[in-house]
Amino acid sequence: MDEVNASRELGVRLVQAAERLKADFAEAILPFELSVPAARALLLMDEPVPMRVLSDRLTCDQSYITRIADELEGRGFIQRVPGADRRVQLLKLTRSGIRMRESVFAAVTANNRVQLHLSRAEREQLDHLVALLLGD
Amino acid sequence: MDEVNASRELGVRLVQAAERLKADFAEAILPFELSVPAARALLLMDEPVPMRVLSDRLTCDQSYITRIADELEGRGFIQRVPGADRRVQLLKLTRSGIRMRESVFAAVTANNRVQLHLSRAEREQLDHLVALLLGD
DNA sequence: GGTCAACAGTTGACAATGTCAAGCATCGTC
DNA sequence: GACGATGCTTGACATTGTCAACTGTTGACC
Repeated sequence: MDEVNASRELGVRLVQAAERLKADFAEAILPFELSVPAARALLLMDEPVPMRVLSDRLTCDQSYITRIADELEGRGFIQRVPGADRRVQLLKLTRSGIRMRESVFAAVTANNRVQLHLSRAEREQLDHLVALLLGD
Repeated sequence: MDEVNASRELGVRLVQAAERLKADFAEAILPFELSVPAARALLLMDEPVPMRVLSDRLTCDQSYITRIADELEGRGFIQRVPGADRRVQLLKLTRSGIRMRESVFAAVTANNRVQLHLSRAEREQLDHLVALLLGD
């Protein structure tokens, strides 16, 4: 019964830690004036990616990817390139998009709580526990 | 360099796990037709609480507590009771609020990923790691 | 070859969860 | 008694999404 409460509180703190990570991310990308989801999407674009794939990777609605793409295209960081299947649009980084992606990457990794606060062994523990929580 | 990436991905998975917890919570309280923050606030009201204290405990703006209180009062689960300091409003559970709080408590603890997926030892590990992430 | 279900992307409307600034009443202090 | 600090409220707004409906394209089956 007390165990029940301790588990719930642990859950609360876990969520707080996650929110701290998100806040760190948001703070790190502040200078670039990108929305958080746009920055996340940018980091996933190592090569031209179909929008559908992005919505899978970010686990969000396809329509949301449309809006992120609008933002990034409006800023000149990506182009929409029609795919072989002409229903598909690939999002491809422009040259300035590549630079922006590198800047974002540098900023968010320089600021990474997980790396700054945890040893390698602790990260491995955490990775294991998170996998358990996510149900494998 | 690869370590940098592994840390970032671990952070992403940690956030995913937290979002899973939040989704579990939201699902558990679905039958009660309470908003998530209202349900969280309810769980904190073991005794009459000044609104200010709630905004500290939920780490959110005071004005947001006003809205949560409006919701809970509108549903008949709490009353606003003026405190000794007459600037302060205490939120006090009504009888039906007490019952609702118990229902919510039962629903969210029955559904707790942390307890269901982790052994006691693993929960202690996780607690330690989360404390490190939160910077003590 | 024509039909039709399924799929990708877009758009508009909306929901949830907040924050911020301004204002009001009250309090404690000088 | 005046005044700055505190607690609550209200209105406006931001962020991060979801859902339903639509368009255009594809692949598969008759």
